[in-house]
Amino acid sequence: MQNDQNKKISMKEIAVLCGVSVATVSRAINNTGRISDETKRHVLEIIDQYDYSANMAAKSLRESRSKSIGVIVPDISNEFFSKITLKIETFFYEKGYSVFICNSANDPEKEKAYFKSLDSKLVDGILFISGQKNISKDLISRNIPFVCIDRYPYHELNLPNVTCDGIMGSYIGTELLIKKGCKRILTIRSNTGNYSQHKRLKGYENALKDYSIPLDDNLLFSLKGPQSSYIEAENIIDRCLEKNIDFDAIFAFSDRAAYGALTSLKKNNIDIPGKVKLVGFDDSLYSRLASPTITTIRQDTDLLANLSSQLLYDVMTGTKELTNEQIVIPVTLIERETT
Amino acid sequence: MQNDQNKKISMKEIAVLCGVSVATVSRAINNTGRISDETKRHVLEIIDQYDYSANMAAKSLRESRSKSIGVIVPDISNEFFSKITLKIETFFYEKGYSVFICNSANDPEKEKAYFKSLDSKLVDGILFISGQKNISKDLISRNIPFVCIDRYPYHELNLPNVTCDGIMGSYIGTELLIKKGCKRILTIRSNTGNYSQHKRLKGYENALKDYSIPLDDNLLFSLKGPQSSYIEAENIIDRCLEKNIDFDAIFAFSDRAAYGALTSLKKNNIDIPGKVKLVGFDDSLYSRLASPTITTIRQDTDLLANLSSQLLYDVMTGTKELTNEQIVIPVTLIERETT
DNA sequence: ATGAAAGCGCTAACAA
DNA sequence: TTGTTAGCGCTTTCAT
Repeated sequence: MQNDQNKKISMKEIAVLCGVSVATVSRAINNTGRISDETKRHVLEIIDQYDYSANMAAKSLRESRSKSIGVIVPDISNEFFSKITLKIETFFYEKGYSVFICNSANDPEKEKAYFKSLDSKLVDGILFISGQKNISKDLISRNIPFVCIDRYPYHELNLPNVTCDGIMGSYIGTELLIKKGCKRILTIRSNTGNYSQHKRLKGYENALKDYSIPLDDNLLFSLKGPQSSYIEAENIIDRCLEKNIDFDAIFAFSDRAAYGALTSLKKNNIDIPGKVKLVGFDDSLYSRLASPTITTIRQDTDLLANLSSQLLYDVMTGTKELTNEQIVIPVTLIERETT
Repeated sequence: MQNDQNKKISMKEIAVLCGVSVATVSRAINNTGRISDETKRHVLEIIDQYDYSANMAAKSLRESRSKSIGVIVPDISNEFFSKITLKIETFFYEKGYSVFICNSANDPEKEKAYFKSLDSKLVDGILFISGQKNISKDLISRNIPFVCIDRYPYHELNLPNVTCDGIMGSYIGTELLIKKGCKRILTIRSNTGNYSQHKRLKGYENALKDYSIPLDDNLLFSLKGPQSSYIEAENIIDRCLEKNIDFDAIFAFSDRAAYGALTSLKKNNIDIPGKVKLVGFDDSLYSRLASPTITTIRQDTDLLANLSSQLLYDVMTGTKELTNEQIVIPVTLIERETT
């Protein structure tokens, strides 16, 4: 049954319809306390009949919680983030929460504005994938439960955090290349300077060291950022080939960059994996759809999203204390045609 | 400055701090009515100092609106939808609205549940990309402004709707193939039976008719759905080749299916575009990253999202009446290597 | 088991 | 220009 007014039917009206008080209706809905089975059944029947649903604004005002959370991501149109977002949404849907999607576009101002807005809307928690190195402390005004995903930007306070094992990822990628006989492994990393890119370089360095291969700074490249990352990566490899820089492998710390590198190699008729081997990072469409398909390091986005969601949920519901817990998820090597 | 309590500072407290009444504080914030410049300045200063932000639950309750909207999509991890979502988010962020992301997963029950939840949360509008052919009428209880995007599922009521020109898209794709000399054009469409897939078949038929090419039902294939669409498409073409079905082109009504078809053709060493030409639909990564790159029909997701957002916004703000307006956006042919 | 009533934080109508 | 106050729809304490 429908309510043709522009206004939802209220609890008070339901109460009148049932011949009971609003308190009783409330008790019937929320399974809270003393009410006879019969009254309850009757009330719920009427509620169903009139398609009543609570006014969450009123409920939130009263309870100081909103049954919704915020997810802040740098770029929702990026496969990596949209997959994480999907899992988060699914997790919280099942718990009865709605999720606000907040695209920061790597803009600190927008991040800040969103924190304020989410605060204002009384969200019960925030999942935060920051584009920034640091978050200013005053973002967190209320004590909103708060979990960082993938990046770990905040060093003043210790916040709970779930990441993929970037060091291990780049270690096993580098190790694979070394075991296949490569000695001069060129790297391409993003310019964002964020935590995960830093870790990826670390793993590369560790592997070289363990296998006694000297680190050559001339093989370390960074994307500058203004252009699309695969165009930039393509240009980098183009120039390396022009200058006859000696390398027998490329480890790009993102699949997009790997794809760009691959484009350059193909264009210059370099035999892959014969002459140059290639490894990417993420296991995104870029590595899967490329031809040849690109060997990559898979990050388990499902697990990442589920653990983060569960952690936040536990904190929100008081099941768990808010700690500075650091959860690190293992990564997997996916061997494909470029090695 | 920060508030260390778990509770936000309230307007009343701000009022006390300023030595004025809450009404005055409200007026200062909302630029509503009679207040002296000096008082206003002072109030805003204190507000800034204490980092006050309104309790939206209270505000929503009072004003019966929430400054937030809902976006219902079938699959946020799908590039097409995530690009649209990003643009919607950006549009509404600039207008001061937050957006709830609702992933229906093509599940009618979940769609319904989300409608109820959004209704409950007093969203000011809904953008709806349905997976369904029909929406049951009772989804819309309050008169929430409501715009359908891309699909047009609802035939009982006339709702405003923004779509890409699917008929034109498949027409120009088919026409291209015909002009390149193809006469036996195999099609692969999705099984979802949704409106856009239907239109795409229509455009194909129209083009054949205009060029006096007989329609052969044996060249019409549908994806069944359980498996990933590109695996299924690959299987379909595999079987066609086994059975020696005669065709000189494939028009897949999605890039994913086109990618699957391409995989089969390559595997079977069919010369592309020499022996068989291929066209996809969407201009997604699948067509751009494939090798050879796939000719496709580009849907302008930015325009789609912006027009829908603007339309919804105009209705929400009362700038525009809610009509059954049908906006159709032109599509573009992107020629690549498979033709 | 049920009802009456206070109050969550805000806006707006009315008074001063 | 500013203050007082009612009331938005709900939960919850306290009576009954």
